[in-house]
Amino acid sequence: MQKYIPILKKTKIFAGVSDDEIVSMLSCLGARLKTYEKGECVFRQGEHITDITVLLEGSLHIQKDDYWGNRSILGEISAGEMFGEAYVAYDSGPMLNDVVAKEHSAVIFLDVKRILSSCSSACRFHALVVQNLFFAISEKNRKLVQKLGHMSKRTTREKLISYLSEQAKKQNSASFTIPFNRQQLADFLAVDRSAMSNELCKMRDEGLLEFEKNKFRLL
Amino acid sequence: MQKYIPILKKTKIFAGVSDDEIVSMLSCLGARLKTYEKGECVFRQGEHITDITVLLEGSLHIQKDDYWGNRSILGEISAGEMFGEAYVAYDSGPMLNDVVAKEHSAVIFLDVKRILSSCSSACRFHALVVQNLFFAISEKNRKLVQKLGHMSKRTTREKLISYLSEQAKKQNSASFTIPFNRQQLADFLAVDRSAMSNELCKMRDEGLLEFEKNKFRLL
DNA sequence: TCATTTCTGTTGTAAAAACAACCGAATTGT
DNA sequence: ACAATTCGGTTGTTTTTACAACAGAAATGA
Repeated sequence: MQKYIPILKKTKIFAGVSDDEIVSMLSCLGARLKTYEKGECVFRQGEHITDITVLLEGSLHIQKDDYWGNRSILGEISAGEMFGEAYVAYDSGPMLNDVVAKEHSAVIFLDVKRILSSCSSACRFHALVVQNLFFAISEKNRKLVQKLGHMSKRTTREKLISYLSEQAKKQNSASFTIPFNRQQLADFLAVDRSAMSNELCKMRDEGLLEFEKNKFRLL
Repeated sequence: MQKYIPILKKTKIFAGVSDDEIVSMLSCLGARLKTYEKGECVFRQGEHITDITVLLEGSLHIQKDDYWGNRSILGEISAGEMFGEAYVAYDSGPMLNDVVAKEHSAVIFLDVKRILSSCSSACRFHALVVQNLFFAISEKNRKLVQKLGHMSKRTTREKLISYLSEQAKKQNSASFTIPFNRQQLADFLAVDRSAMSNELCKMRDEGLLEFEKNKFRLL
């Protein structure tokens, strides 16, 4: 476990917690470490889970198979990222996805009930971890709501306007830089890249905005 | 405050907490009650918020104005619902929406830091409330991810397949009932109702599924 | 530096969705 | 029971998107 301390320190959940405190917390929380080889499942569709997990090494794919067997990759988890936090609630249904190791991977399991219950004075940082965890989920929640706001627009143009407006607000300026290239933006908004590129240029020609690479300016 | 105890008992955050305990917790948490008349803002775009709120009476609209001033209604909050929980994180940016009273409304504000910090022995239910809050956000998170999964599909048919597959899994049967009528399902998936109705019938004609009202069966 | 790859914009075509309008059946309320 | 409303399905038209293919510019790398 010791060798993973540096990566644990960088996770959102242990932000601001010292090496020693992390070690004592891990035992206090009854953390379990498990390794997986390529293709092995960390979580399976249908499972009820009670642990939050952090990926320490390797990478995982979140996969989903529909009723007729078509598989799609919903996302990728890289080292340092937390997952499973959305499934640990009492009344949460079972996992609807598989989580599969893409390569040799190491995962740490943390029982969410033990995190949320107060503990002996031995781990003074417990409260901080609870706050970290809460803020991490809260933050994720916020991002999801925003993305949903863009995606619920009907046309590519409306999606772009929604996304770019939000970026302008967030960066508090009509000029701003986005963290995506065209293909990534198209994937994020779930539209076709060329259609989106086309629409952006039309909007530019209509005088709605200017752009160069990933720098934009709303007019 | 006393008259709102029944509604507070029904909220997710105070689930399982007795009347007396709610009263003592509210003071322990420094809860503040505020009323709004129609049209008044509970939260304004740009604000940084530190409180989770619960609507006790009335109803609120979540509104958003884009860069060019077009307003859209993102959602409605009814009595008993919690909101703001996605914006309370340290590094969370400012609110990007307005929250406006649709009618005379009463709102209670709870400082999230005080909820997450442990307190004196006076409120024994504190740990339960933290867990409730955590599970509520976790649950919301899960629903958002699922909805995003459907909405990221390109065609109406794919969205339907994604949604219906999930329902079948969740209810563990190829036959199941959905909680929406056609218009609501269309709104949920952000597609046109008639186009969706059309697509459903095509899928039925192709032998993919059967349905009657909101009862479906996948084949 | 030169070859290769990635990125972005452009175009045309086929497919799909949005929209509007309408109808009959079911439901609701009085 | 009857009127009014809601609901679901259908059709045709217009708009928008997806898809495929291509080209020039920029970035990358050997």
